[in-house]
Amino acid sequence: MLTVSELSKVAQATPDAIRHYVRIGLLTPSRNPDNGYKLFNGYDIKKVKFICRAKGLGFTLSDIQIIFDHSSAGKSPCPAVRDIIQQRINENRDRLVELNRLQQRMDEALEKWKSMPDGEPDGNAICYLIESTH
Amino acid sequence: MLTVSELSKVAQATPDAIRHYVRIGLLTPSRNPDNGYKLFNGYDIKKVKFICRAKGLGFTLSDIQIIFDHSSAGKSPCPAVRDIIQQRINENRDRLVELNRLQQRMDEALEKWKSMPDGEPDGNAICYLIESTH
DNA sequence: TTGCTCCTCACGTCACGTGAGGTGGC
DNA sequence: TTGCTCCTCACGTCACGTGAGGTGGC
Repeated sequence: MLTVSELSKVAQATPDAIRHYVRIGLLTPSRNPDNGYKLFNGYDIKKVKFICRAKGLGFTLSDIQIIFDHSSAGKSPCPAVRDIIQQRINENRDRLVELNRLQQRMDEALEKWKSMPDGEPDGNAICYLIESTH
Repeated sequence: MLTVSELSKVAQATPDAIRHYVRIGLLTPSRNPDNGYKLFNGYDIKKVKFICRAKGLGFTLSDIQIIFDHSSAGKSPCPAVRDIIQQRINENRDRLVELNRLQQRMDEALEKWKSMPDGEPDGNAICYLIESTH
């Protein structure tokens, strides 16, 4: 049986992350009756490693909870996993498009601003650099 | 003088966004003494439009507060504005790199999983699709 | 009375990080 | 006693969105 810090070292996560997973029910450690310390077993090591890997593939903790639920109910999580990652792929594609556009707007703005002098507040404009963009 | 909903229409923001800007101090409307309703003036229209434009260039509300503070203190916000956008550009570049990598990992995983059969829980793996990735 | 707008809390979002205040074993 | 780890709240992050419960003017 492992404590929070022992598990965090074995499973490559921070102690706070481990505590967070307990708080939201992803992990359900037993307790040391003497002091109330959380006690984790070998399966918890597996679960934390699984969480890290799934997060690296874009799954949210809520997604991971769903996978755990399927698994502990004896059902194959595989179909749900394919559906979820497809959603996350679509979301991420959209976000990438947005962030690429943002990057362009920022680059253009800064480039333009480099050749513009500082404006003193004249009661008319808040910041004419920004207000000059379109 | 305008109410929340009037301002939201003129300035192209939601009423909730307007209320949020008031809550965090970006806007400081006067009040109708009869009913306590917020009352905005022409400068507030300008400020909300400014907020929308600055957000579109990657500035956070906190950044915008700084710009407002400079402006109302009679100092030119322009040097700070150039510094801030440079930071935001760097941050966004890093995020884009990360999200592009994530997209690759996701695409590869899904492609691989398409040719893999569903696994039934065997008490050994939580989800072998995910555990098969590296 | 109905319908619309306004008001102020205050919680939820996402995945933790960070105090605050206290305990247990060496 | 000191130092380390553990504990449980509970708030902060970012920019709002969303009820809950109530008011004001037509």
